[in-house]
This record gives sequence, structure tokens and C-alpha cells, in this order.
Amino acid sequence: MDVVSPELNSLLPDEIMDTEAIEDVPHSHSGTTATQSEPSGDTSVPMETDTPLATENLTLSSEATEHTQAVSISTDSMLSISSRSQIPISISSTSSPPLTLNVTTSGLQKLTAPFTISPANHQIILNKVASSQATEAAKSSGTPPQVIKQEGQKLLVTAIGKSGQPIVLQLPHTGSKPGVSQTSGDAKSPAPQFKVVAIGGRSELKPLMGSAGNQVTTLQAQQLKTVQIAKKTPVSSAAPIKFIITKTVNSKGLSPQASVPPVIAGRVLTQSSPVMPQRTISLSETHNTSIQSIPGKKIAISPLKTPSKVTVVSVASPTSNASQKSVALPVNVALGQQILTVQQSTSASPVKLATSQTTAQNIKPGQSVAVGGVGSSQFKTIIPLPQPNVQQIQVPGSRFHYVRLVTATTASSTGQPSGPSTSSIQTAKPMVVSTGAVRMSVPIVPAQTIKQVAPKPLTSAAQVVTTTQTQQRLIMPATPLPQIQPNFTNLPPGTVLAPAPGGGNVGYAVVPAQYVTQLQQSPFVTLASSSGFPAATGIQTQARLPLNGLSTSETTSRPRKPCNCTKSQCLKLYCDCFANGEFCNNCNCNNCFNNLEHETERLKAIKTCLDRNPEAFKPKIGKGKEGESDRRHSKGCNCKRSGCLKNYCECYEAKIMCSSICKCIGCKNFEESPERKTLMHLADAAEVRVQQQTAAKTKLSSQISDLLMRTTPVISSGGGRLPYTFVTKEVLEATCECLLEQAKKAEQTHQPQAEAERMILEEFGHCLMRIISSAGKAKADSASVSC
DNA sequence: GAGTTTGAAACT
DNA sequence: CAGTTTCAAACTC
Repeated sequence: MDVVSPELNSLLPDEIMDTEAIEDVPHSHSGTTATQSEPSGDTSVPMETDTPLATENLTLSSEATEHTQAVSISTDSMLSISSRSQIPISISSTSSPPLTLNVTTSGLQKLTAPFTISPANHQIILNKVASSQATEAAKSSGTPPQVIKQEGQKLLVTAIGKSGQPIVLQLPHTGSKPGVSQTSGDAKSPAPQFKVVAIGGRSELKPLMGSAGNQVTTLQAQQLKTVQIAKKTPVSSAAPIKFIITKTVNSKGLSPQASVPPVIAGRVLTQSSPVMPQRTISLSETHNTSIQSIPGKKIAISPLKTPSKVTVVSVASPTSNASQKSVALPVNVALGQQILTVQQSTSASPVKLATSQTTAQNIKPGQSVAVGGVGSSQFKTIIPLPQPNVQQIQVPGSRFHYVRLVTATTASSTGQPSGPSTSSIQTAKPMVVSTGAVRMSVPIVPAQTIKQVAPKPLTSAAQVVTTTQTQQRLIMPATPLPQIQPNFTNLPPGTVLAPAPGGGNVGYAVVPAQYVTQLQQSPFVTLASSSGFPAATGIQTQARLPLNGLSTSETTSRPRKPCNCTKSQCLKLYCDCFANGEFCNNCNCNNCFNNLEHETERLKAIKTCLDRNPEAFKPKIGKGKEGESDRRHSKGCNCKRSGCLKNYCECYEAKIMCSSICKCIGCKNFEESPERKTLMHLADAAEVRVQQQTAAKTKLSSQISDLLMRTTPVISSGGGRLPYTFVTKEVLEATCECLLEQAKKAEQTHQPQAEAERMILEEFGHCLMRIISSAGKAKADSASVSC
């Protein structure tokens, strides 16, 4: 099942955690945006809303490089969003009435005619993306607002024009506010309405005022790519459906974009982004009420250490028990990261978007689909969940699966929003997912991406998930966490947050991807609320995170070292597994508590570490000051005897040189250090030798295989040996004896030489015939046996 | 594989 | 914040 077209992943920005950048964006989003990342002591759960409302609000906000951008969302309602450098936007909905909106915009952000309206299936197609010419044509100057009305459906297109300017497609809502509990009025509203607001360009994401109370969260000082989708899916099929898609793309090197004016009441007010490459946004939605109605179903995706392409998805649908929701977001994809399924994307053609649309509709309950990837890679996972109450999301590249643990069978009303606030979705329970910088590997790409996803559940309250690069790890409990409220911004992956006592039975578990893989492999494994986490014994993960200072490809290319902890219970930073936010798996540790079986202890340990050092789980290798190396140890080393030329030194281990903040003594790990150069030389030489040896082994093995294939031919059809293979040594000797015997016979009978030769040849012929006969018989026998 | 060295983490 | 202890990885033999 393809949720997102393959090319989408290729557009994902290769991102890395930038410690400094993280510092620059210190959780500011909480104050100005609706993300509400800061967990409050309020009993209202800022995470999710279980209130039954057929409204979903998805907000994606991502900071992406201008070259690679992709956002995909897939929910149980079959909503997938993909964004590319090109901007074909396609939205398909199979809900009743099925409604399809295809929008293609170029970098110039122009929506081009023709519009195709199919009354039969209630489809509105804007500027099909089938041909690239259409996209090119879209680059023309702005077009006047267009309004399409067709049987209660309205499509208002405004703010189309200049390059880099936002595209807004609005289908004015009839009046019901998303985020507010569905009323009969909503159900009565006959016309599905779509509101699509695409803000292109590299402007910073600005708050948007949704007409129906939906707003796009704001990320400050971030290069953002934001897609917000507010979908209102009423219980009634005829209920209005609303989409709000906001896309903001920033690219480094470009001048700051003008602030984006608010979008009010289905109107597009702003446009920005002077220069904007073509992007493609694909929205695929399937309105399947049966699927959408999932009480208490929640999915949380939290990015972890992996750089920045953050994926946060929260989905809650209260009305039905039937199915689960699957949300997949391509997040930051690091090279070589663990994936469950890999598909290669060979093309980035916008045409493929259609594939994603159709496939997205095939998402089945109980399956999770994760799509993501870097470059041509695409990761897709379909995971049959062992239990209906477990939802998991794989974030490609993040190496972690986020499993929503839901034990409650009924929707919970806990965690109601504390009240209207600056949040774009006032009625929503904000779910904040932060991606704190956690021991990142060496940034492969300096760009950072922030994606905000504010899925609006089918409940009355909107659900907001916000992710910022400043917070890379976030586990969002659906309920307050009075006991343990670690710094969400630094919460390491693998953390399972227990629900508050009596506060509900839902919780989130951030589970390393491999753990989920194990779950898949073991049908008997079940997940429940954190309180009774019945994780199978020994279930641990081998999910690995990039080691500090090592590129993702480096780290992923080799397995993580198992720890050998004996006294720390793997719950202190001594343990590399724990420090890297991983569960122990296949380790040699004793009395290990770094697993799901000891989630409580683990949580406490995490909290302790964070209390001691809020940066404990942030990457140690970050960006250096201006003029210094791009990478440096955040704290610096303190080596005294190793000369910083052994792996004792964290700088050296990270393959970076010591910096001014290091307090090492006798440091030899600097640029001009002859010792360092020598070591590097030796290391390089050793690496070359290893590569050569590997290549030689591979070649030799191949040669041997070829030789074996040639020397031991096999009859493929019958599985028997070729006739001449029956000429064994014994056969050959027997044949020779027969020939000699024939020669003796001719000699004894005084036959002339010619006759003797004839007799010998005749005997030889007989021998061959017998050999052939035997071979044929053996073949027949073999065939009969095989049959 | 056992023992030593090392420096980060934890502790006081 | 500094000094000390603990710890596990890195290293040596």
C-alpha cells in the first residue's frame, strides 16, 4: 500500500540535527504558536482529544531545504500529503461523496485551469498534474480568484499569482467549526467543503487564521514547510469536509519572506516566497467513516534523534471501534536507517502522485504505513498490528516506531484544552511532539526540517501535534503525567510514558523500529497501557541511532555495539544504549532495565538524567562557532592522558578535532598535529586494506561459484545430471578395460589392424551407449522421485 | 579473555 | 563548581 508516492521521499530534505540551530530556536514555538509544546501541569491533556468529533485537523510543519521536501500524512481516513519541489497538489477523497481535488501549482504558485468537475462523483479537479506542461503553464502570472460551485460544493481559489506565492484553494465551510463538537448542523451540511491553503515560498511559517477556527501553528525563525490539513469528517457522509493545507517553504540562502497574512474565513490573504521552486503537494484522502471512526485511537509519531525531519502525527477518532488509523509521515530520513520495507523510487515524476492517492485509499485498519526516505529511497511499511489497540507509526529515518498504546475502549474526554489560546486550534487538545536534539550523528545535510502535524481528530476537539527541531524527542501522553513529566524536549526515544493514574488508559510508547519489527514477527506480543506493559520478555530493540560524530550512513552500516553494563542497569548514561535512546538488544548487560519491561524505571532514569542535565540526550556533536569546524563537541573533552588520539576521547571518536572548548591536556587532536595525521593515514590505509580484502573475497567467491557452476552442470529441467557427468572415473576405467579387452580379443584372433580398430571403436560405441542409457535412466528416476 | 587504562558520568 | 568515585568502553597483553 502506497501512501505516498515514491518521489516524495526523494524530496525529503536530508537533515541533521544542528545543535546550534537548536539553541537558536529554543522552544519558542510554545509561546507563539498553537503547538503548546510545553507540558503544563494542567490536568487537561495537551496531547490528544478523544472527544467524539468527526473532525480532523492535521498540521504539518516542516523545515526543509529547498531541494528536498516531502510531507506525507496518512491517516485512517486515508489522508496523505506529499509535498515536493514541484507543486502538483492532488487531493483525493473517497468519502461520500467522494471528492477529489487536484491542484497543481508551480513554483510560481499559480493554479491553472481547467477545472474539472465531475458531478457524478463530486470531484473537483484543478489543473491535473498529468502533464508537466500544465505545471509550466501554471507558472504564468496570477489568476483572479475563481469560484466553483457545484451542487453545494464550493471551490474558491484566490491568491494565485506570483511565483513563490501561496496557493489557496478554498471551499468555504458552511459554518460548523472544526474543532467543535459535531452538531447536527454539520451533519446536515450537504456540501463537502475543502479549504486548501498553500503558502509557497520560503517564508517563515506564520500563523494563519483558519476560517473555521482552524489555524496553522506557527514556527518561528524556522525555515518551514508547513502543511496543515483540517479535515472535518462529520459522522454523516453528507457532512462538510474541510481541508486546510498550508505550506510554507523556506530555503536557506533566500531572503526572509514576508510574513504570511492570515487566512480568514476561507480567504487567502497572503502570498510570499519570491523564489520558489516547483513543489508538489499531494493530498490523498479517503473518507471512510468506518475507518475514521475509531474511538480512542491515537497515533503519535515522534521524531527522535534523527535529524530533523520530524514526523509527528496524532490521530484520534472516537466514533468507532472498528479500525485503526495509520499515519505515516516521511520524516527525516537518514541514510541506512532501519526500515522495515524498502522500495526504491526511481522517478520523481509528479504523475506518480496518482499512485499514492489510489494506494492510500487502500489502507486497511490495523495496518501502519510508513513512507519516507531519502533520495530515491522510500520506506513503506505495512504492519499488521497484533491488537486493535495498538497503533504504530514508523518514521522512516528515525529508526523508531511510535506506538500508541490504547487500552481504553471508549473515548476519553480527559485532557480537554485548557481554553482558547494562541493556538490555532483552540478547541483542540494540543499534542506536542518535540524533537530534541539527541545525540545526533554527523549532520549529513545542514538543512533542518520542521514538520508540524496537527491532525484534527474526528472528535470535537482538534488534535494538534507540533514538532520542532528544537525538540527532537517527544513522547506525548494522552493523559497528564503527574508523576513523571520529563522534559519532553529531551526525552529520548524508546521512552514510554505511562498514563496518569486514573487519567486514562492511553499512552504513547516510542518504540524503536526494530522493536516494532519484533512485534510484527511475534503475533503473541501485545502492547497495552504502560502500566501493564506486557512486552514480551526479551523484547528489545536493536534500533540504533547514529553515533555521535558519525554520519548516519556510517552508523547504520554497522551494527550497534552491544553494551556490557553490569552495575548501571543500563539506566545511566554510562550505557551507550541508554544514552542513545535505545533499548538494549542482544547486549551483554546484566540486570538490564533498559527495556520495555522496566519502563517505569526507565522513565525515572530518563527523568533523572534530564534533571541533571537537560541536554543529556541531545547530540554531543553539534555545530561549532562561526569560523570553526562545522562539527564540534558540544561540551568538549577532558582528556588528560590519551592525547585525544584514542577513542577514549569523544572528539576523536567522533572523528572531529578538539575545539577551543575542550579542556584536554596534551591534545594532539588538532589539524596540524603530525600524530593525528599519522593516525589518520594509518586508519585510511587500514580501511583501504579492508576494502581490498573484502573486494578480493567477493571476487574469489564469485569465481568459485562460477567454477562450481561450470564443473557441476545440472539439468535444470529435470534436476538431474548431464549425461557426460556420468563418465566418472570408474566408468572411464571400465570403458578403457572394455576397449583393451576388445583389442586383446582382436589380437588373439589375429584380426587385421583395420578390423581391430573397428572392433575397438564398436566397443567404444557400445560403452557410450550404455553410459547414455544409464544417464537417461538416472534422469528418469530422478524426475520420478522429484515428482 | 583477563587485566589495565581512560575519561565521561555520577556523586559528594 | 571542584574533587572524588563509579562505570563501562577502549585498550593492551
